[in-house]
Amino acid sequence: MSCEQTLIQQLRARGFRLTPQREMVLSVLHDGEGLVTAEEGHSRVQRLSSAVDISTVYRTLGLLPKFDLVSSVDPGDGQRRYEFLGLHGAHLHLICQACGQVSGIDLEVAPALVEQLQAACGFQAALDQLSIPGLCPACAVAPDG
Amino acid sequence: MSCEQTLIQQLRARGFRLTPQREMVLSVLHDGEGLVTAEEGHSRVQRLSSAVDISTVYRTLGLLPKFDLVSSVDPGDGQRRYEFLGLHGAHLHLICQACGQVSGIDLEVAPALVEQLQAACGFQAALDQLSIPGLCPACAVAPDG
DNA sequence: CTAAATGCAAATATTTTGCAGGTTA
DNA sequence: TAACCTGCAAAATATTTGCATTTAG
Repeated sequence: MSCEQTLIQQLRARGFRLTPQREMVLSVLHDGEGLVTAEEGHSRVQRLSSAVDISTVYRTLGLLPKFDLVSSVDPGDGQRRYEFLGLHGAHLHLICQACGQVSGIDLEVAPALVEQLQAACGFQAALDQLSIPGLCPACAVAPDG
Repeated sequence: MSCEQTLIQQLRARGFRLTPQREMVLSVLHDGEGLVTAEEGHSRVQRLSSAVDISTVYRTLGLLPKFDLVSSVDPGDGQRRYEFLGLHGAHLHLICQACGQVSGIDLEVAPALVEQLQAACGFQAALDQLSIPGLCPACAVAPDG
């Protein structure tokens, strides 16, 4: 089933409607590479239909994660980012504090962490929404800049 | 050496000055329990001296983490939080997505994670600035509300 | 037809910045 | 005294909300 179909299904199942705007927002997330801010999503959507308002983009970006089609992360730079999930599934994000680059890696790096958190304090970690700050390989070598 | 002394030393070492405002900001972080937003810090500081401006609090909160006296984390709710480090040292934060509660736990839960990230992609994780989203024990039981 | 969604504009919230005057070393 | 810091006000940024109108089902 295409993600488009999934969207329609999920919307209907909960009494939401399929609008061109929602299709477009899903589409730009689908086609775009990786993490997208609301603003970026908005400008990409506007290439498809220039009248779409950014408030609609915000509303849609708030909606899509509920359908497991999109995930959202806050890299801690004051701009939440959204990402299409269909292709690779959930993963976690590594955020370089020096250059801002974000890379996604498989959740499999951290199964032990989840178990340990569960065991140690009963906390149920949602790794798919996790972003880990640090230094990417390039910046780790040259800490300044 | 008291954290006050450390602050003075760190400030002087880098050509910064010790001001009452900076002392007060450090003080409220020191006395407060756990994570504090800029706004919270500001209102606590104002109890000590009502004229202190929030922009000064922001400036100081941007400064203190550089001295390893304070750490900052962004729980992903659009409000960065700050925390005094002297007592317990660095740790990571578990953030409940249902009730918003934040608890800190020792970095020792995740040494394997750091190694794996380093090995897998050369990423140097800064766990002390990490916050992990998920569900706290209470909310994990009663997912709604 | 009706509930839901959109566009627009205005409101909110958070953090940053310019600058004149005050303060630390 | 000189560089640094503060308070104030205004700006910048990001996101949300009210409401009249439009639209999907």
